[in-house]
Amino acid sequence: MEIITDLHIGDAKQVLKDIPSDSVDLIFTSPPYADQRKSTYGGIHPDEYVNWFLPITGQLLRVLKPTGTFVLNIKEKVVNGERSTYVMELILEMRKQGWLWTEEFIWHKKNSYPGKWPNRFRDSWERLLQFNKEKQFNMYQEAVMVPMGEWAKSRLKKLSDTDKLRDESKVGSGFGKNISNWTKREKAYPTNVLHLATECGNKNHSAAFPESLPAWFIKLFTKEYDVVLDPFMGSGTTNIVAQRMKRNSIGIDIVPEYYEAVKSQLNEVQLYLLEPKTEYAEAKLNGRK
Amino acid sequence: MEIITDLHIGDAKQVLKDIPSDSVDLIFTSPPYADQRKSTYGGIHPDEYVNWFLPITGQLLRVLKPTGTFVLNIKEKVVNGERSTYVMELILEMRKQGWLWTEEFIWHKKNSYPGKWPNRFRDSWERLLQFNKEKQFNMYQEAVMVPMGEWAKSRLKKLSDTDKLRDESKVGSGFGKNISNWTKREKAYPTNVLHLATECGNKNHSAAFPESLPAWFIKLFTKEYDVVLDPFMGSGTTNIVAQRMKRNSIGIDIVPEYYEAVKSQLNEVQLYLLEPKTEYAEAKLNGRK
DNA sequence: GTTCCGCATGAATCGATAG
DNA sequence: ACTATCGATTCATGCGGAA
Repeated sequence: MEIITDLHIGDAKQVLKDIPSDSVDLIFTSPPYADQRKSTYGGIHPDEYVNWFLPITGQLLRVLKPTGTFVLNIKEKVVNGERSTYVMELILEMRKQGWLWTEEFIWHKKNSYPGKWPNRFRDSWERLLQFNKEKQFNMYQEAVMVPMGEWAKSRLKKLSDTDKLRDESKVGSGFGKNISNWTKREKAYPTNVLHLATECGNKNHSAAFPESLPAWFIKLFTKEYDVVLDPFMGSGTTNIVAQRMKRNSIGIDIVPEYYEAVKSQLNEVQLYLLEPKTEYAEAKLNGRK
Repeated sequence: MEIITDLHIGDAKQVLKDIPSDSVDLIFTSPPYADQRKSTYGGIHPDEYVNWFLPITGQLLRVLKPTGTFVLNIKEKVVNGERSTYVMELILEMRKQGWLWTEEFIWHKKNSYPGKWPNRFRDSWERLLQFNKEKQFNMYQEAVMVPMGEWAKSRLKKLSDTDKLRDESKVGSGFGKNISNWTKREKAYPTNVLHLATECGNKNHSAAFPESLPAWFIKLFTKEYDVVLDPFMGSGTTNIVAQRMKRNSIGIDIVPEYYEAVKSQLNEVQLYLLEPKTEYAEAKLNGRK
């Protein structure tokens, strides 16, 4: 089956109107922060931010499948020595719009931007707000499990009688599930704190977030051939990662240069995929070592 | 000079009225969370939480020095599959009251409560909201730079292996590149993310937060002989740490048993301080190894 | 005196059951 | 319908006893 990556140039609010209702499995985006990126987006004043964003979230609510998820990467900036409140106001307004605010993940940026101020430390975290349409949504937790802590090694060496008993009782009618339970014990479910480094020495275009960030949420909230949407595509990280992971995706950006840049990157990948020697393509798909 | 630790039994809203205006350098507290700790505090319904807390923050605003800081440890609970919004509403209301919302620190709890749910991962972070009266406030950044290497070192060292493993696994299946190096991190300036584990060991009285949490903020926002206030004393961690660090402190709690327990602990420490052999006292002061 | 291993214990959350 | 209670689930940590 072919993966379609559908890119659009234009204002998100307008372009979204052409997307059918209940058609998207995951929306992952990092919108222009208030008063940031003046050169590219014209800058939105913090006071106007909520009013500017709400019509877009209204459209996003429409295009998302009932089982889908909206992950919003955002952080309030400091204005006049104080943290702005527009993110909190946005959450409250989106709930009135019909969104459920399911969870707030924290992205802990290990190598945050350097600097020193007299009354403030470096800001090394961002919000990843999870919104849903319904209480029941698709979540593939197994896809993002992580190795357990050190202590697990000793435990696995010699598994106690209680563990054996527990596993057997769990199995019940199942057969051969013992082994899966065993191997599962080596991995644990993650928490709502993500611990990733920002990609610094990257290519020409600097992405707002590292590829592992959308990759994590794509794994968690979609399966292959699902549809991923990023209404503020930027350098296209979400779409490029989605394509590599065999997810269809839609990208929207108002800046034509971004469109071209992303498109060329996508073509590049697709070319590799068509090559008979797929060694490099495989590497790309699986992540470079 | 003698350190005074002034403990009160009673409702915070009432007791605070007896404290003079502009007299406290740091307020560090962890109020009972909504619908939590019913047995001891009766539990406050999420819908009533803001109205319950606002009169208290009003008093806190009065007693705090213009150069002082209020650090509030709080986290919203899940209600009906959604995160509650009372913390956000509280911030908005406190700003109307006159508070400046200067910063939000994240406390990353390594050992969060276990459990598995179909729609949610374990919650492993809490908010540490920093409020101020004025834009200019006292902040002793150097004080936390030294201890950062001290107390965080042992813990981070211990955790590093696991974290490395986890990060690599994330990266391997994802597309990230940069693996953090912890040696650099030890020398780095602190950020607004704190990386501590909860103390779950049985030490007669279980505290809501580890001692290193108030210790960090006491170092950051006060100097010796300053006044620290905790209007929800609980097991008295804030006051005990304050006394060890040679800060005067005020503690308020409505539960008489807590008053007695904290008082006995304080005497204990003072005894050790008076002993000629100060080895144990020193260990206490510097935090156990 | 080290090191290792077993064990209890958390500011949790969901779904089912009961009034 | 709406609220209160209960059992099941799960994992990092530090303490104490043992090798």
